[in-house]
Amino acid sequence: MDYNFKEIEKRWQQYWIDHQTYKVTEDNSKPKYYVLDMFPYPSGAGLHVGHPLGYIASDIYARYKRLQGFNVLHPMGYDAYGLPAEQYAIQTGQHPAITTEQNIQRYREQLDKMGFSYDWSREVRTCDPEYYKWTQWAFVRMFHSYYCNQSKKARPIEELVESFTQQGTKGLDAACNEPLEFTADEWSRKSEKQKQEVLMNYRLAYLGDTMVNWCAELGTVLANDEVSEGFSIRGGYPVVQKRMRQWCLRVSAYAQRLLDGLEEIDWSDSLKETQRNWIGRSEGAVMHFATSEGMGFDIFTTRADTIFGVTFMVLAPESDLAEQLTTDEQREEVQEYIERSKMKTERERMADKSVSGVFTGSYATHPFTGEPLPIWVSDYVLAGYGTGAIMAVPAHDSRDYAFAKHFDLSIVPLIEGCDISEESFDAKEGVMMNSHFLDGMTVEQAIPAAIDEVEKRGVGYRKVNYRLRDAIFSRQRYWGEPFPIYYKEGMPYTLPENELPLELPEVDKYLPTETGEPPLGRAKNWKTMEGYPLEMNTMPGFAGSSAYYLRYMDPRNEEALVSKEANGYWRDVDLYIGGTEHATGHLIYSRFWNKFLYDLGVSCEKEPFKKLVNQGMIQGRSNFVFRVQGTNCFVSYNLKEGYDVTPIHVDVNIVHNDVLDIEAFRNWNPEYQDAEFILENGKYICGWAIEKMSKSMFNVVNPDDIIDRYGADTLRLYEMFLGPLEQSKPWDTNGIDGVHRFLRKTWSLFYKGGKLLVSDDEPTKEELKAVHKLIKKVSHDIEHFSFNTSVSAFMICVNELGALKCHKRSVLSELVVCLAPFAPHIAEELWYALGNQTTVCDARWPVWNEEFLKEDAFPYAISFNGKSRFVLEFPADATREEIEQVVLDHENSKRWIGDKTVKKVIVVPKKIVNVVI
RNA sequence: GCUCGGAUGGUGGAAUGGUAGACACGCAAGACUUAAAAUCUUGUGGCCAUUAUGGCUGUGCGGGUUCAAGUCCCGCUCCGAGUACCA
Repeated sequence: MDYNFKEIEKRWQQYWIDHQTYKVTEDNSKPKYYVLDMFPYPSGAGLHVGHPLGYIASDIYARYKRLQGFNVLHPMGYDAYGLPAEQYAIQTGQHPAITTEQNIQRYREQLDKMGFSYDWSREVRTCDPEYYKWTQWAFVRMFHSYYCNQSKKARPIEELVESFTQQGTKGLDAACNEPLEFTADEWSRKSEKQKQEVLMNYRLAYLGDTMVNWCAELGTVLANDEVSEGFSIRGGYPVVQKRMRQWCLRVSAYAQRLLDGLEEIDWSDSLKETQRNWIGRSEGAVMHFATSEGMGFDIFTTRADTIFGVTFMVLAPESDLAEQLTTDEQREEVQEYIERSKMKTERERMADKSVSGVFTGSYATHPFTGEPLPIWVSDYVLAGYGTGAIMAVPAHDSRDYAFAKHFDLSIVPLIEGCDISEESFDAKEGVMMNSHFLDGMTVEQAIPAAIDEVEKRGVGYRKVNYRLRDAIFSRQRYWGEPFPIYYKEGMPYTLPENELPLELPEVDKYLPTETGEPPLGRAKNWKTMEGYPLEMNTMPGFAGSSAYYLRYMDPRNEEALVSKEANGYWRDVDLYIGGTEHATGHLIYSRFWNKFLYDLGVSCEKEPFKKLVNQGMIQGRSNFVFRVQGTNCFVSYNLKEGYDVTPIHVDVNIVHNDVLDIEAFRNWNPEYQDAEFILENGKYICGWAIEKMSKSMFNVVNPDDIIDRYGADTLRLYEMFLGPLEQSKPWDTNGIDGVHRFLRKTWSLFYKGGKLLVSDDEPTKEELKAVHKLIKKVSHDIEHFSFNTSVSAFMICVNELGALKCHKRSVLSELVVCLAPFAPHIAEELWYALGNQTTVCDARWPVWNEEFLKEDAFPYAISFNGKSRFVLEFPADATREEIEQVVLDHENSKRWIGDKTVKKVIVVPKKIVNVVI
């Protein structure tokens, strides 16, 4: 009986389904462990060989933990709402639910073939009403919450109403869009609508006028993390800034907690750093600058120490201040400039590094010297950060410097000895000058001293600013969660919780309506709330993925997102595996979402993902053929010098080890039917390059094909063997034979010619050593996610046992259990062959015994002055003195020592004897 | 510009400061075979030797610490990823 992976894998996959092997329930007698993959968006293209990398790693870890006796939660589901299905629907009229369902089927088929140990009874789909009921529920709760800065947590909005009724805004410290002030009396006199407007200023889910990323091609707004360099991440369409009224989540209220939380989680430094940058905490001061009309405005600065170097002020074109402060003489020019910058896309604005701006005609007063400072408008100041206005210190800020040089504004240096003839001096170091009371201080001392003075004079205050902005939460799209919101007199109200879920209605087309409303405006017979209209926007992609890890704990609960019991048992994700692309999107939003639910008492942990591992990307390895210019003749890679050739991408599936399958190539494309070839050694060798894995490069490798050819166990092992998990690496099918060969060798330890070889003889010392070396190495490697070296360890062990002709049950049992997380199908089969009646999943992870690993004699490298010369063997228990003596008496040593004197002999335990001469 | 990674044979990659190149691919030679494939055995960083348990050299570049450096420290070069008018 040969290693028939096809039959084995099919049979055990069926066994696992029939016996519900991987179903888990809460079990207080066992410690829990939660291993989670970032759930996939089921795209129409199916999985390629790069997708399962993280899933394989997490499956190995989950199986390992299970063998160690943990109760392991290892679920899977689908992030099923998304743009591609909707774009496809617009083109074809096909309902996105149908394409999504088909894609999910396809994904499931592919995933099942890989032998993952998911508990599919816990599957969730974000587009399932039973699931999104809880997405809507959380939104409703956010709507009815505000953030109290004193208690640093979300509180019910009713408490705020109560406080307004009692004392107005007195003593209020809450996160808001703009600070408001009114008395209890004024509050009570407000109309219902006015009260709602005030509350909107504080809600955690609020309707706000903000600058949004508008993507005309997609017909919707996008969050910051959905835009890269002025283009939408999905589709790559241009994005422009636009002021619109949109649903927002007050993520910014949680900025400090999101920052602090990073300290207590086990994520990579680079990912934490990315999040820190995204949150962008900066300490500084807000300062008030009065204008000539007796008005004024605030600016934010981190460099309060440079206050005496301010020579002008700059406003963002989008800022309301720009129009307010413009004098009549300048109005036309300023208006024109503002219009012009509005027209620019984000992309153009970034690409255009040239200096532009226009003078408003008005002046601000320097808060210390009283000097007039001209106020300019320029697009290098952003409306969205700080207050949308800056004090310009050209000597010590490169952007202000460029602006000052361009418009010939004065530049005052403030640091002794700095050279500002060519560029500004931006470093926060040196000794202050030209700065009155700050003169002689270092920058480090001057910053707090300046702020102290600012506060003393009442012209400003200390302020911590965050770059993190509120998440824009509406999409003018069809395929997403509807908002459980209706409008009464123009103000939004939530649907009662017992009416959830508000299901997504059918529409005749997936395009906006003729009047420009989102596609939901087309819904006929959609339920209404007492005749009031419903919100027509839908929620963004990250809505459904923000709390899915909680839902897996208790996926069929109809009363709550997750029960107290289930949440109390599973608590948080112990290991989360996924790509870095979610660093500033999903991983921020779900941390925020969890913290909100923590404030509500729904989630019992402050951080959702205790440990996070980012698997690297698997790139494609493209193959090329070289067509001789103007002919249908192709020249082999090493002969192409001397020909004028055009490299052409060729499907990697008709190339094996860079050798082209010529027949397959002829059939691949009618164009090549009569192609001729210039061969080397009778073969056509292709060129290659590392590129992104994509259809257009013909380098997509489908896991189904690999499984068909080698089996899932080989694919699993090979993906791990490819290199370190966290590193990006190209897929290269060359080499997979080695891993497959290893499995066949393992098989041959059990069977020869269809006969089972297993015996019950006592294992020898060598055999025990071989297998215990493996147990130790693999245990250690799995803990450190070093799966590639584990695979090597298996190969060494099997080679050793093969050489020893070891077919002993006790030794092979331990080998099989170690192999089970990596190659579960063959492990099951061999476990059964060993006479076990249960599945290998019920086995226990073996523990190595150091006794078996001890050496009788140990080789020491003998080196002179650090250069190794030869090797001597000593008994394992040899003392340092004995070793020294033998070394000094040894003939070879005399050769090296000669007539020189020995200064020192250093015996490094178990490794080296170094003789210093 | 800033932040974080990385640089080791023909290739992917191993090395708690302690015999660099594990393991695998590829390549070469041999065995089996009418032949090929598959399989097995041996060799494989480079240079020089080969009458052998031989010599020299070697982890991007330049310094340093150490008995000992791929590994630690300082200064560069190059590559990759992320991020950016963030005041």
